[in-house]
Amino acid sequence: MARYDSRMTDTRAYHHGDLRRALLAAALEAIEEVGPAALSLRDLARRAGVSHAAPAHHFGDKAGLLTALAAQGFDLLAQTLTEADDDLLEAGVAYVDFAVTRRAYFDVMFRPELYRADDAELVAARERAGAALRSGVAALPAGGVPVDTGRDALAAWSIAHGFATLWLAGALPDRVGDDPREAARAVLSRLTA
Amino acid sequence: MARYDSRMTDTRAYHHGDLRRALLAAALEAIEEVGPAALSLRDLARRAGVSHAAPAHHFGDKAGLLTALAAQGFDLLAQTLTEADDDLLEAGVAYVDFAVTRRAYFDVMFRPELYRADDAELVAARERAGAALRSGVAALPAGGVPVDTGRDALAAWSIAHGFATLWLAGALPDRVGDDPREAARAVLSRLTA
DNA sequence: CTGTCGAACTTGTCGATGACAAGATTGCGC
DNA sequence: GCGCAATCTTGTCATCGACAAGTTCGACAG
Repeated sequence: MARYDSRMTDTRAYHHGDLRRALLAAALEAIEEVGPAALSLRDLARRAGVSHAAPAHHFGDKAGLLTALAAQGFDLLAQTLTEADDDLLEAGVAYVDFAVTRRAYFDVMFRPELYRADDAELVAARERAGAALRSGVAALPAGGVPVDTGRDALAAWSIAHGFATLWLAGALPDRVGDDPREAARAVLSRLTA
Repeated sequence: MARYDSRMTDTRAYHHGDLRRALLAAALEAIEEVGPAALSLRDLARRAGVSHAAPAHHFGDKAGLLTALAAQGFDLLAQTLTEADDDLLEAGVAYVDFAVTRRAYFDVMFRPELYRADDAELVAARERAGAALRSGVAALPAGGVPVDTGRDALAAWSIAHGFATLWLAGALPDRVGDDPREAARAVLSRLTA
């Protein structure tokens, strides 16, 4: 599908270059600045130095571009979760860290009204992330308490997701500090204790 | 500040009526349909039967309208939480229920990039909701475990907020069913157990 | 080497939107 | 009744997403 050249973020060579990549990179920047809803395809085109209609050729419409971003995001999240897989607490911390450090992806991924949630590539990527999540919970230490894996997975996902979104929304009180990993560890450990 | 007439959602009497109220009601409808980001002031004006520039007179701009909605939402949430205050689990269930049944409010409240988060009325309302939240946690059953109120409050808030947002995003697996209260109770009880 | 074909990109346009300016209407206080 | 200020309207502009039609360029066949 996509044609990957050797060099990544080449800014020249747009006429016959990797515009698709450049647009996605520009979209990440723009989303960090104004959020996914206020994203403007024409602004991306300007950032990439192409005409205002060029983005439509690669993504169809704005939803198409955000669909590609969301799919990429779910893949990155799956990868992140897999790396910290054997420790549920660390997987939760990694989840929060992903949300904060790759905010643009995260902001799009859980806003399905902005993209095509039934896109095949996206569904596959989301499923990979879900599998990574579940396998993290399955590898629980499992003390004396009987483990209800389904419920525990939802609880773990909920608390990590909730902390991440509250952090991103700036809704948390100042005293949580400015290190999301540390703050997340303190809160998430309430569940695993 | 606001002039509250006796009748509430009067649809006639726009020229000199309660346009402000009618616009907020229309906004709630529109947000349920298309989300807060795709909200159009001109659409609200059409729904209320007034000219396209009328909304600006009451709210300044779109952010002004959403600020008013968010403030109202935090007040409603504070009220909801206060009612179920002595039981942490039920407060969590009420939080999720609020998010689902008053989705339009909830969708705006935690998206501060859409409104003016430093608005005085809004800050006050948000503080009331925060106080209600904290007092719910302070009234914990407090079994043998030593209670860290701050951490526990964040954990409780996170898990309820996370479950609510995942539910609204349609990200949860089908097997959680279609009753948010029941599903929330099952998951949240993982924390209080 | 050359011609053709299709992908990549451009130019032009339309309807909708948010914001602003300026004017009209209405009811309230004096 | 009379003026004033809040409320609402009309008009306009820049910007945006989407679409249509045209242009450029490279790959590939012969």
